[in-house]
Amino acid sequence: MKKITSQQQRVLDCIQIYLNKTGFPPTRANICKELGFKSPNSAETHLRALEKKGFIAIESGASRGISIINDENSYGSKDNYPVIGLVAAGSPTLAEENIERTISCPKSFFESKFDYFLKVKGLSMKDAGIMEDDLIAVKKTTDVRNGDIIIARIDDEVTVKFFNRKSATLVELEPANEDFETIKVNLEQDDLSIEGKSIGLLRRN
Amino acid sequence: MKKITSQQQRVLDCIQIYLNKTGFPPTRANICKELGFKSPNSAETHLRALEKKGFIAIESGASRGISIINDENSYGSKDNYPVIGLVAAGSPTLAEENIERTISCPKSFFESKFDYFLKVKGLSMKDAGIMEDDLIAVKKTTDVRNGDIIIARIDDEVTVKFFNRKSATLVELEPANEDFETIKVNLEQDDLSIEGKSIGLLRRN
DNA sequence: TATTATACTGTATATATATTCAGTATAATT
DNA sequence: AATTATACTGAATATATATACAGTATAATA
Repeated sequence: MKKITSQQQRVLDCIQIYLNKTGFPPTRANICKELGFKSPNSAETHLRALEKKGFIAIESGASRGISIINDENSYGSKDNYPVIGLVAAGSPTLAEENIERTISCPKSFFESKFDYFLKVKGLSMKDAGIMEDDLIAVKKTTDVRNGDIIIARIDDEVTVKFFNRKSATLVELEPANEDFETIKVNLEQDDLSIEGKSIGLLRRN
Repeated sequence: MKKITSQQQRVLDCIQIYLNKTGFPPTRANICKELGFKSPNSAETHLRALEKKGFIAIESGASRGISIINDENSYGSKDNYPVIGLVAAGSPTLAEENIERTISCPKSFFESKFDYFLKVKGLSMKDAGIMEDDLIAVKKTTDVRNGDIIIARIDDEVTVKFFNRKSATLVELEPANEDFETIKVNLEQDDLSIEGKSIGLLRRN
């Protein structure tokens, strides 16, 4: 994050205060009124500078299209986590276009950091207490151990299962539901890509 | 707060999702695009209805001047919620001295407000996806309906079960585990006090 | 020394947006 | 039976707003 000038800080503060007060971002004219500028272009140039430095994002053409970009790792800070839909079978999945919404949640909410929420389809993990439409907090990693609940992709299909490495070439993906069968992956033949693992769960009744 | 229709709920959800995604409220046209309306007036009338019912506020003349009115000052504000341990049998419970810790979490984290987290002991609700040590978000209320997951106290023992009112005098508390038996409460004889109901769940692996 | 960033005023304008008006139709109240 | 609320389409319009363009001036940078 680049340096910010005092005037740019005033403009940034003004945006935040306006947001807290009204629930929506200010117009250029609003900023001018708040800070005493006489030309809307004064606000405009400050906004462009803030955008260039990465403090805000500006949606081109949209009125009040200003959004404040949260700084990364400030302790106790909140962040917006995307909720990604898990399509049951043969699916694109985990792509940006599958973001249904975002959830604001403290960064230290689960024991370790995570990257997104995955909305569960199906009941293949029901005996592990994972039900339809539950939101799994997923940490992107390939460092998984036996017994971990992992999010894996096999042939463009995404699935949530227990990870169980049987041998150097055999990995079993075990469901937690006797109606489903264990998926045996021979690493020499089949393609297994591990998206990450579950580090928590959120359910909203 | 007055009643809301399903379409009005869709519009309200749309506003919240748009806010989460972009950081600023939608225009009438945005709402139309999201929900498939063909006239901006469709959005307009829904917005006016939502305003009249007190769900949103509309700043006259301002573009994107929509703000969602939350019961409290919940948007963006965090709060600390106590985690209370549920002791399996014969117990004081739910008293202040049973607070194990607190969890910082946004007020608007679950669909409705809640009062504390209850740490679950036992597996009597496992088929409902509630496992040992899960944290149930509990809303203190006595307004419960059949099918709700409730937190009840019978003779100083606290339990989590499905609520099922059979008749004026009979309430059944049903577990979600065939190894457990339904608790039948005769309201004329036994004392049943309803602590609240579950409105969400949090699991930290 | 030339260039770029900062920090403004002032004017102009295309367009993004709220908002009104005119309809149609069904369901819920009174 | 009359009224009100819900749920829309479609068109029109005043205005709210982003944004470009033309300047002025100072400080920082290369």
